[in-house]
Amino acid sequence: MTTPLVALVDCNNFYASCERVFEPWLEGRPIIVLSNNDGCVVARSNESKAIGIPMGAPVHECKDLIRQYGVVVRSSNYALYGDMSRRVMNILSEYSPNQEVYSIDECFLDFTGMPKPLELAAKLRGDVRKRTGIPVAVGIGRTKTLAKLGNYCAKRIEPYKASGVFSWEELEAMDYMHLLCGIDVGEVWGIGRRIAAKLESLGIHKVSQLVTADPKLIRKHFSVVVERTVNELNGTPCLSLEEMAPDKKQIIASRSFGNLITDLEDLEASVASHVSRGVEKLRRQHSTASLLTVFIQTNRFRLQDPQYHPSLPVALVQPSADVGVFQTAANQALRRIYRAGYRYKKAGIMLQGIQSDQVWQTDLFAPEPDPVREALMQTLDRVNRKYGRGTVKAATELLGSRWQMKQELRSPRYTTCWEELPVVR
DNA sequence: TCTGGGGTCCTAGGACCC
DNA sequence: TCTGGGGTCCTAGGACCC
Repeated sequence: MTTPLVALVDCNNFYASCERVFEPWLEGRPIIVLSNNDGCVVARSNESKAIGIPMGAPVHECKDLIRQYGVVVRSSNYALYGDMSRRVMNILSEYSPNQEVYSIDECFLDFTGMPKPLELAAKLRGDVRKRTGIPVAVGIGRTKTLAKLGNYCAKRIEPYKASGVFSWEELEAMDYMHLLCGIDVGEVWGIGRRIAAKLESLGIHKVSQLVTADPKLIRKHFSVVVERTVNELNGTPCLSLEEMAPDKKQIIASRSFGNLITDLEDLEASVASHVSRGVEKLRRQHSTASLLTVFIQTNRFRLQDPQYHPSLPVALVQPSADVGVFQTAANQALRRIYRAGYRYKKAGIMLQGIQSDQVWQTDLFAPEPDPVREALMQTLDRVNRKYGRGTVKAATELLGSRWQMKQELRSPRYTTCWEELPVVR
Protein backbone atom coordinates (compact mmCIF):
# COMPACT_ATOMS: atom_id res chain seq x y z
CA MET A 1 0.00 0.00 0.00
CA THR A 2 1.33 3.43 -0.91
CA THR A 3 1.90 5.97 1.80
CA PRO A 4 -0.66 8.77 1.72
CA LEU A 5 0.94 12.07 0.83
CA VAL A 6 -0.53 15.54 1.09
CA ALA A 7 0.76 18.84 -0.27
CA LEU A 8 -0.32 22.17 1.16
CA VAL A 9 0.08 25.05 -1.26
CA ASP A 10 -0.13 28.48 0.35
CA CYS A 11 0.17 31.82 -1.41
CA ASN A 12 2.80 34.10 0.09
CA ASN A 13 1.27 37.24 1.61
CA PHE A 14 -1.66 36.72 -0.72
CA TYR A 15 -3.46 40.07 -0.64
CA ALA A 16 -0.21 42.01 -0.82
CA SER A 17 0.95 39.80 -3.70
CA CYS A 18 -2.30 40.45 -5.59
CA GLU A 19 -1.70 44.17 -5.31
CA ARG A 20 1.82 43.72 -6.63
CA VAL A 21 0.79 41.75 -9.69
CA PHE A 22 -0.87 44.83 -11.13
CA GLU A 23 1.52 47.40 -9.72
CA PRO A 24 4.99 45.96 -10.13
CA TRP A 25 6.60 49.07 -8.68
CA LEU A 26 5.38 47.78 -5.31
CA GLU A 27 7.90 44.94 -5.56
CA GLY A 28 10.39 45.25 -2.71
CA ARG A 29 8.37 47.91 -0.91
CA PRO A 30 6.48 47.36 2.33
CA ILE A 31 2.73 46.93 1.72
CA ILE A 32 -0.16 46.36 4.07
CA VAL A 33 -3.80 45.58 3.29
CA LEU A 34 -6.56 46.66 5.66
CA SER A 35 -9.75 45.03 6.89
CA ASN A 36 -13.19 46.38 6.07
CA ASN A 37 -13.61 50.01 7.04
CA ASP A 38 -9.86 50.37 6.72
CA GLY A 39 -9.67 49.25 10.33
CA CYS A 40 -7.00 46.63 11.01
CA VAL A 41 -3.98 45.23 9.22
CA VAL A 42 -5.02 41.88 7.67
CA ALA A 43 -2.12 41.27 5.30
CA ARG A 44 1.51 42.31 5.17
CA SER A 45 4.30 41.91 2.69
CA ASN A 46 7.59 40.51 4.01
CA GLU A 47 9.02 44.03 4.18
CA SER A 48 6.14 45.14 6.40
CA LYS A 49 6.62 42.13 8.67
CA ALA A 50 10.32 42.94 8.90
CA ILE A 51 9.76 46.49 10.13
CA GLY A 52 7.50 45.14 12.87
CA ILE A 53 3.94 45.88 11.81
CA PRO A 54 1.88 43.36 13.77
CA MET A 55 -0.87 41.26 12.18
CA GLY A 56 -4.33 42.43 13.13
CA ALA A 57 -3.18 45.72 14.61
CA PRO A 58 -5.48 48.73 14.28
CA VAL A 59 -3.98 50.84 11.51
CA HIS A 60 -3.99 54.00 13.61
CA GLU A 61 -1.54 52.33 15.99
CA CYS A 62 0.88 51.82 13.09
CA LYS A 63 0.83 55.27 11.61
CA ASP A 64 4.33 56.14 12.80
CA LEU A 65 5.84 53.05 11.19
CA ILE A 66 3.82 53.68 8.04
CA ARG A 67 5.13 57.21 7.73
CA GLN A 68 8.69 56.35 8.70
CA TYR A 69 9.08 53.55 6.14
CA GLY A 70 6.75 54.81 3.43
CA VAL A 71 4.50 51.77 3.76
CA VAL A 72 1.99 51.44 0.92
CA VAL A 73 -1.49 51.06 2.41
CA ARG A 74 -4.44 49.49 0.57
CA SER A 75 -8.07 48.85 1.45
CA SER A 76 -9.09 45.25 0.86
CA ASN A 77 -10.24 44.54 -2.66
CA TYR A 78 -12.09 41.24 -2.38
CA ALA A 79 -13.32 41.34 -5.96
CA LEU A 80 -9.68 41.23 -7.05
CA TYR A 81 -8.46 38.71 -4.46
CA GLY A 82 -11.37 36.36 -5.04
CA ASP A 83 -10.78 36.32 -8.78
CA MET A 84 -7.02 35.83 -8.43
CA SER A 85 -7.71 33.00 -5.98
CA ARG A 86 -9.93 31.26 -8.52
CA ARG A 87 -7.17 31.47 -11.13
CA VAL A 88 -4.54 30.06 -8.78
CA MET A 89 -6.82 27.21 -7.63
CA ASN A 90 -7.64 26.31 -11.23
CA ILE A 91 -3.96 25.93 -12.05
CA LEU A 92 -3.34 23.87 -8.91
CA SER A 93 -6.19 21.53 -9.81
CA GLU A 94 -4.13 20.46 -12.83
CA TYR A 95 -1.55 18.96 -10.47
CA SER A 96 -3.70 16.46 -8.61
CA PRO A 97 -6.97 14.65 -9.14
CA ASN A 98 -7.98 15.55 -5.59
CA GLN A 99 -7.96 19.11 -4.31
CA GLU A 100 -9.38 20.69 -1.18
CA VAL A 101 -9.61 24.47 -1.40
CA TYR A 102 -9.10 25.29 2.24
CA SER A 103 -9.23 29.08 2.15
CA ILE A 104 -8.88 31.98 -0.25
CA ASP A 105 -5.12 31.54 -0.42
CA GLU A 106 -4.37 27.89 0.27
CA CYS A 107 -5.32 24.40 -0.80
CA PHE A 108 -4.43 20.79 -0.08
CA LEU A 109 -3.51 18.51 -2.97
CA ASP A 110 -3.45 14.74 -2.81
CA PHE A 111 0.09 13.73 -3.81
CA THR A 112 -0.31 10.05 -2.96
CA GLY A 113 1.55 7.90 -5.45
CA MET A 114 2.99 10.88 -7.34
CA PRO A 115 6.53 10.29 -8.55
CA LYS A 116 9.11 12.82 -7.28
CA PRO A 117 6.76 15.02 -5.21
CA LEU A 118 9.37 17.68 -4.51
CA GLU A 119 10.10 18.19 -8.18
CA LEU A 120 6.40 18.33 -8.91
CA ALA A 121 5.98 20.96 -6.21
CA ALA A 122 8.78 23.05 -7.68
CA LYS A 123 7.21 22.82 -11.13
CA LEU A 124 3.80 23.81 -9.80
CA ARG A 125 5.30 26.74 -8.02
CA GLY A 126 6.95 28.06 -11.15
CA ASP A 127 3.79 27.50 -13.14
CA VAL A 128 1.56 29.48 -10.76
CA ARG A 129 4.11 32.29 -10.66
CA LYS A 130 4.33 32.44 -14.43
CA ARG A 131 0.60 32.30 -15.12
CA THR A 132 -0.70 34.52 -12.31
CA GLY A 133 2.28 36.39 -10.86
CA ILE A 134 1.50 34.99 -7.39
CA PRO A 135 4.34 33.39 -5.37
CA VAL A 136 3.43 30.25 -3.45
CA ALA A 137 5.16 27.85 -1.05
CA VAL A 138 4.55 24.09 -0.84
CA GLY A 139 4.76 21.76 2.16
CA ILE A 140 4.53 18.00 1.75
CA GLY A 141 3.84 15.35 4.40
CA ARG A 142 1.88 12.24 5.28
CA THR A 143 -0.90 14.18 6.98
CA LYS A 144 -2.52 17.56 6.59
CA THR A 145 -0.95 18.79 9.81
CA LEU A 146 2.51 17.76 8.59
CA ALA A 147 1.88 19.37 5.20
CA LYS A 148 0.94 22.57 7.00
CA LEU A 149 4.03 22.50 9.15
CA GLY A 150 6.07 21.69 6.06
CA ASN A 151 4.70 24.78 4.45
CA TYR A 152 5.92 26.78 7.43
CA CYS A 153 9.41 25.36 6.84
CA ALA A 154 9.22 26.16 3.13
CA LYS A 155 8.43 29.76 3.96
CA ARG A 156 10.58 30.44 6.99
CA ILE A 157 13.51 28.10 7.36
CA GLU A 158 16.72 28.10 5.34
CA PRO A 159 17.76 26.36 3.19
CA TYR A 160 14.21 25.32 2.25
CA LYS A 161 13.05 28.92 2.08
CA ALA A 162 15.25 29.52 -0.95
CA SER A 163 13.38 26.91 -2.98
CA GLY A 164 9.94 27.48 -1.46
CA VAL A 165 9.25 23.75 -1.24
CA PHE A 166 9.66 21.27 1.60
CA SER A 167 8.92 17.59 2.22
CA TRP A 168 9.20 15.65 5.47
CA GLU A 169 9.71 12.50 3.44
CA GLU A 170 13.09 13.62 2.14
CA LEU A 171 14.71 14.34 5.51
CA GLU A 172 17.36 12.33 7.33
CA ALA A 173 16.28 11.36 10.85
CA MET A 174 18.89 13.71 12.31
CA ASP A 175 17.65 16.69 10.33
CA TYR A 176 14.09 15.82 11.25
CA MET A 177 14.60 16.04 15.01
CA HIS A 178 16.92 19.00 14.68
CA LEU A 179 14.25 20.87 12.75
CA LEU A 180 11.47 20.02 15.20
CA CYS A 181 13.60 21.21 18.13
CA GLY A 182 13.68 24.65 16.54
CA ILE A 183 9.95 25.15 15.99
CA ASP A 184 7.61 26.50 18.69
CA VAL A 185 4.45 24.47 19.39
CA GLY A 186 2.36 27.52 18.58
CA GLU A 187 3.32 27.16 14.92
CA VAL A 188 1.44 23.89 14.64
CA TRP A 189 -1.95 23.96 12.92
CA GLY A 190 -4.60 23.67 15.63
CA ILE A 191 -2.40 24.94 18.46
CA GLY A 192 -3.55 28.46 19.18
CA ARG A 193 -2.51 30.95 21.83
CA ARG A 194 -4.39 29.40 24.73
CA ILE A 195 -3.34 25.83 24.11
CA ALA A 196 0.25 26.88 23.43
CA ALA A 197 0.35 28.64 26.80
CA LYS A 198 -1.03 25.58 28.58
CA LEU A 199 1.46 23.31 26.80
CA GLU A 200 4.24 25.62 27.89
CA SER A 201 3.09 25.28 31.49
CA LEU A 202 3.42 21.52 31.08
CA GLY A 203 6.98 21.99 29.88
CA ILE A 204 6.19 21.39 26.21
CA HIS A 205 7.73 24.23 24.27
CA LYS A 206 8.97 22.83 20.98
CA VAL A 207 7.33 20.63 18.37
CA SER A 208 9.91 17.93 19.12
CA GLN A 209 8.42 17.66 22.61
CA LEU A 210 4.84 17.64 21.36
CA VAL A 211 5.56 14.86 18.87
CA THR A 212 6.92 12.63 21.60
CA ALA A 213 4.22 13.50 24.14
CA ASP A 214 1.84 10.73 25.22
CA PRO A 215 -1.41 11.18 23.25
CA LYS A 216 -3.42 9.91 26.23
CA LEU A 217 -1.86 12.50 28.49
CA ILE A 218 -2.65 15.19 25.92
CA ARG A 219 -6.19 13.89 25.72
CA LYS A 220 -6.51 14.19 29.48
CA HIS A 221 -5.24 17.75 29.66
CA PHE A 222 -6.87 19.03 26.49
CA SER A 223 -9.38 17.42 24.13
CA VAL A 224 -9.66 14.96 21.28
CA VAL A 225 -8.77 17.80 18.94
CA VAL A 226 -5.28 18.24 20.35
CA GLU A 227 -4.84 14.48 20.62
CA ARG A 228 -5.57 14.22 16.92
CA THR A 229 -3.02 16.93 16.22
CA VAL A 230 -0.32 14.92 18.02
CA ASN A 231 -1.25 11.80 16.06
CA GLU A 232 -1.16 13.74 12.81
CA LEU A 233 2.30 15.08 13.67
CA ASN A 234 3.39 11.48 14.05
CA GLY A 235 2.19 10.63 10.58
CA THR A 236 -1.16 9.03 11.44
CA PRO A 237 -3.84 10.71 9.33
CA CYS A 238 -6.87 11.82 11.35
CA LEU A 239 -8.12 14.48 8.96
CA SER A 240 -9.16 13.55 5.45
CA LEU A 241 -9.08 15.57 2.28
CA GLU A 242 -12.50 17.10 1.71
CA GLU A 243 -12.91 17.94 -1.91
CA MET A 244 -16.51 19.04 -1.66
CA ALA A 245 -17.06 21.99 0.64
CA PRO A 246 -19.91 20.89 2.93
CA ASP A 247 -22.97 23.12 3.06
CA LYS A 248 -22.82 25.89 5.62
CA LYS A 249 -24.69 25.18 8.84
CA GLN A 250 -24.79 28.81 9.75
CA ILE A 251 -24.59 31.93 7.61
CA ILE A 252 -23.62 35.31 9.00
CA ALA A 253 -23.75 38.61 7.17
CA SER A 254 -22.64 41.65 9.12
CA ARG A 255 -20.59 44.82 8.82
CA SER A 256 -19.27 47.58 10.96
CA PHE A 257 -20.36 50.99 9.76
CA GLY A 258 -18.09 53.64 8.33
CA ASN A 259 -19.68 56.07 10.82
CA LEU A 260 -21.65 55.73 14.01
CA ILE A 261 -25.36 55.43 13.20
CA THR A 262 -28.31 56.65 15.25
CA ASP A 263 -31.29 56.53 12.86
CA LEU A 264 -33.57 53.54 12.45
CA GLU A 265 -33.71 54.10 8.67
CA ASP A 266 -29.98 53.63 8.26
CA LEU A 267 -30.08 50.47 10.37
CA GLU A 268 -32.99 49.20 8.31
CA ALA A 269 -31.08 49.76 5.12
CA SER A 270 -27.99 47.97 6.41
CA VAL A 271 -29.94 45.03 7.82
CA ALA A 272 -31.85 44.71 4.54
CA SER A 273 -28.61 44.54 2.63
CA HIS A 274 -27.23 41.89 5.01
CA VAL A 275 -30.41 39.86 4.56
CA SER A 276 -29.94 40.04 0.79
CA ARG A 277 -26.35 38.83 1.05
CA GLY A 278 -27.17 36.12 3.57
CA VAL A 279 -30.12 34.72 1.63
CA GLU A 280 -28.06 34.82 -1.55
CA LYS A 281 -25.48 32.56 0.12
CA LEU A 282 -28.29 30.34 1.37
CA ARG A 283 -29.83 30.00 -2.11
CA ARG A 284 -26.49 29.38 -3.72
CA GLN A 285 -26.06 26.19 -1.69
CA HIS A 286 -29.72 25.25 -2.35
CA SER A 287 -30.74 25.41 1.29
CA THR A 288 -33.51 26.81 3.41
CA ALA A 289 -33.25 28.28 6.90
CA SER A 290 -35.77 28.26 9.71
CA LEU A 291 -34.16 30.68 12.13
CA LEU A 292 -33.14 34.28 11.55
CA THR A 293 -31.34 36.37 14.15
CA VAL A 294 -30.91 40.12 13.89
CA PHE A 295 -28.31 41.91 15.95
CA ILE A 296 -27.10 45.49 16.33
CA GLN A 297 -24.20 46.77 18.42
CA THR A 298 -22.80 50.00 19.73
CA ASN A 299 -19.04 50.61 19.58
CA ARG A 300 -17.55 48.51 22.38
CA PHE A 301 -14.29 50.45 22.22
CA ARG A 302 -16.00 53.72 23.11
CA LEU A 303 -16.19 53.27 26.85
CA GLN A 304 -17.59 56.78 27.22
CA ASP A 305 -20.70 55.80 25.21
CA PRO A 306 -23.65 53.86 26.64
CA GLN A 307 -23.46 50.27 25.39
CA TYR A 308 -26.26 48.20 23.89
CA HIS A 309 -25.80 44.86 22.11
CA PRO A 310 -29.25 43.37 21.56
CA SER A 311 -30.10 40.43 19.33
CA LEU A 312 -33.41 38.80 18.54
CA PRO A 313 -33.93 35.36 17.03
CA VAL A 314 -37.03 34.84 14.92
CA ALA A 315 -38.27 31.30 14.21
CA LEU A 316 -40.00 31.03 10.86
CA VAL A 317 -43.29 29.17 10.58
CA GLN A 318 -41.59 26.99 8.02
CA PRO A 319 -38.10 26.86 6.50
CA SER A 320 -37.69 29.32 3.67
CA ALA A 321 -35.29 30.64 1.06
CA ASP A 322 -37.52 33.54 0.09
CA VAL A 323 -35.69 36.81 0.54
CA GLY A 324 -38.99 38.61 1.05
CA VAL A 325 -39.89 36.42 4.01
CA PHE A 326 -36.54 37.15 5.65
CA GLN A 327 -36.72 40.88 4.88
CA THR A 328 -40.09 41.18 6.60
CA ALA A 329 -39.03 39.11 9.60
CA ALA A 330 -35.72 40.97 9.93
CA ASN A 331 -37.33 44.36 9.78
CA GLN A 332 -39.87 43.47 12.46
CA ALA A 333 -37.12 42.10 14.68
CA LEU A 334 -34.98 45.18 14.16
CA ARG A 335 -37.84 47.49 15.11
CA ARG A 336 -38.32 45.53 18.29
CA ILE A 337 -34.71 45.78 19.44
CA TYR A 338 -33.96 49.28 18.20
CA ARG A 339 -33.69 51.93 20.89
CA ALA A 340 -33.15 55.57 20.06
CA GLY A 341 -30.34 57.38 21.80
CA TYR A 342 -27.53 54.90 21.08
CA ARG A 343 -24.75 55.31 18.54
CA TYR A 344 -24.59 52.04 16.62
CA LYS A 345 -21.42 50.68 15.09
CA LYS A 346 -22.44 47.35 13.63
CA ALA A 347 -25.45 45.38 12.45
CA GLY A 348 -25.90 41.91 11.08
CA ILE A 349 -28.05 38.85 10.60
CA MET A 350 -27.51 35.17 11.17
CA LEU A 351 -29.27 32.30 9.40
CA GLN A 352 -29.57 28.97 11.22
CA GLY A 353 -31.64 25.82 11.11
CA ILE A 354 -30.25 25.30 7.64
CA GLN A 355 -31.24 22.28 5.57
CA SER A 356 -31.42 21.24 1.95
CA ASP A 357 -34.28 22.77 0.00
CA GLN A 358 -35.12 19.24 -1.14
CA VAL A 359 -36.25 18.32 2.35
CA TRP A 360 -39.89 19.16 2.63
CA GLN A 361 -41.25 19.17 6.11
CA THR A 362 -44.86 20.09 5.71
CA ASP A 363 -46.68 22.06 8.30
CA LEU A 364 -50.36 21.50 8.72
CA PHE A 365 -51.07 25.20 8.91
CA ALA A 366 -48.41 26.44 6.52
CA PRO A 367 -49.47 27.81 3.17
CA GLU A 368 -48.64 25.81 0.08
CA PRO A 369 -45.34 26.85 -1.51
CA ASP A 370 -46.04 29.35 -4.25
CA PRO A 371 -44.40 28.40 -7.58
CA VAL A 372 -44.73 31.94 -8.95
CA ARG A 373 -42.90 33.28 -5.92
CA GLU A 374 -40.08 30.75 -6.32
CA ALA A 375 -39.78 31.57 -10.03
CA LEU A 376 -39.43 35.22 -9.10
CA MET A 377 -36.64 34.35 -6.65
CA GLN A 378 -34.78 32.39 -9.29
CA THR A 379 -35.05 35.25 -11.75
CA LEU A 380 -33.68 37.58 -9.09
CA ASP A 381 -30.76 35.21 -8.51
CA ARG A 382 -29.97 35.13 -12.22
CA VAL A 383 -30.15 38.90 -12.69
CA ASN A 384 -27.93 39.60 -9.71
CA ARG A 385 -25.46 36.91 -10.68
CA LYS A 386 -25.21 38.22 -14.24
CA TYR A 387 -25.19 41.97 -13.64
CA GLY A 388 -23.65 42.05 -10.18
CA ARG A 389 -24.93 41.89 -6.64
CA GLY A 390 -27.43 44.58 -5.78
CA THR A 391 -28.73 45.12 -9.33
CA VAL A 392 -32.16 44.24 -8.00
CA LYS A 393 -32.56 44.89 -4.30
CA ALA A 394 -35.11 45.45 -1.58
CA ALA A 395 -36.49 48.99 -1.40
CA THR A 396 -35.51 49.06 2.27
CA GLU A 397 -31.87 48.97 1.25
CA LEU A 398 -32.31 52.45 -0.23
CA LEU A 399 -33.54 53.99 3.03
CA GLY A 400 -30.12 55.16 4.09
CA SER A 401 -26.49 54.91 3.10
CA ARG A 402 -24.67 56.46 6.02
CA TRP A 403 -23.77 52.98 7.19
CA GLN A 404 -21.62 52.21 4.13
CA MET A 405 -18.10 51.18 4.97
CA LYS A 406 -14.96 53.14 4.39
CA GLN A 407 -12.67 51.95 1.63
CA GLU A 408 -10.64 54.94 0.73
CA LEU A 409 -7.52 53.20 -0.47
CA ARG A 410 -8.89 50.45 -2.68
CA SER A 411 -7.00 49.50 -5.82
CA PRO A 412 -8.94 48.99 -9.09
CA ARG A 413 -10.84 45.75 -9.65
CA TYR A 414 -8.44 44.90 -12.46
CA THR A 415 -9.83 41.52 -13.40
CA THR A 416 -13.57 41.70 -12.74
CA CYS A 417 -14.72 45.14 -13.84
CA TRP A 418 -14.54 46.46 -17.41
CA GLU A 419 -14.07 50.06 -16.31
CA GLU A 420 -11.09 49.13 -14.17
CA LEU A 421 -9.06 46.91 -16.47
CA PRO A 422 -5.33 47.54 -16.33
CA VAL A 423 -4.05 49.66 -19.22
CA VAL A 424 -0.92 48.68 -21.14
CA ARG A 425 1.01 51.61 -22.52
C1' DT B 1 -10.86 60.26 15.40
C1' DC B 2 -9.57 55.45 14.05
C1' DT B 3 -10.31 48.84 16.43
C1' DG B 4 -12.84 43.01 10.44
C1' DG B 5 -15.82 39.22 9.09
C1' DG B 6 -16.98 34.56 8.72
C1' DG B 7 -16.75 30.00 9.95
C1' DT B 8 -16.06 25.04 12.57
C1' DC B 9 -15.81 21.71 16.31
C1' DC B 10 -15.88 20.21 21.16
C1' DT B 11 -17.31 20.24 25.97
C1' DA B 12 -19.92 21.09 30.01
C1' DG B 13 -24.07 21.62 32.05
C1' DG B 14 -29.05 21.94 32.27
C1' DA B 15 -33.61 20.20 30.88
C1' DC B 16 -36.14 16.43 30.29
C1' DC B 17 -37.46 11.60 30.01
C1' DC B 18 -37.98 6.84 31.57
C1' DT C 1 -38.04 13.76 55.99
C1' DC C 2 -36.36 10.53 52.86
C1' DT C 3 -35.08 11.59 47.10
C1' DG C 4 -31.48 6.78 41.60
C1' DG C 5 -29.29 6.33 37.51
C1' DG C 6 -28.78 6.57 32.83
C1' DG C 7 -29.67 8.42 28.51
C1' DT C 8 -30.57 12.18 24.92
C1' DC C 9 -30.97 16.71 23.32
C1' DC C 10 -30.00 21.48 23.32
C1' DT C 11 -27.38 25.62 24.26
C1' DA C 12 -23.68 28.57 25.66
C1' DG C 13 -19.11 29.24 25.75
C1' DG C 14 -14.43 28.35 24.56
C1' DA C 15 -11.05 27.09 21.44
C1' DC C 16 -9.37 27.08 16.86
C1' DC C 17 -8.88 28.52 11.74
C1' DC C 18 -8.20 32.05 7.72
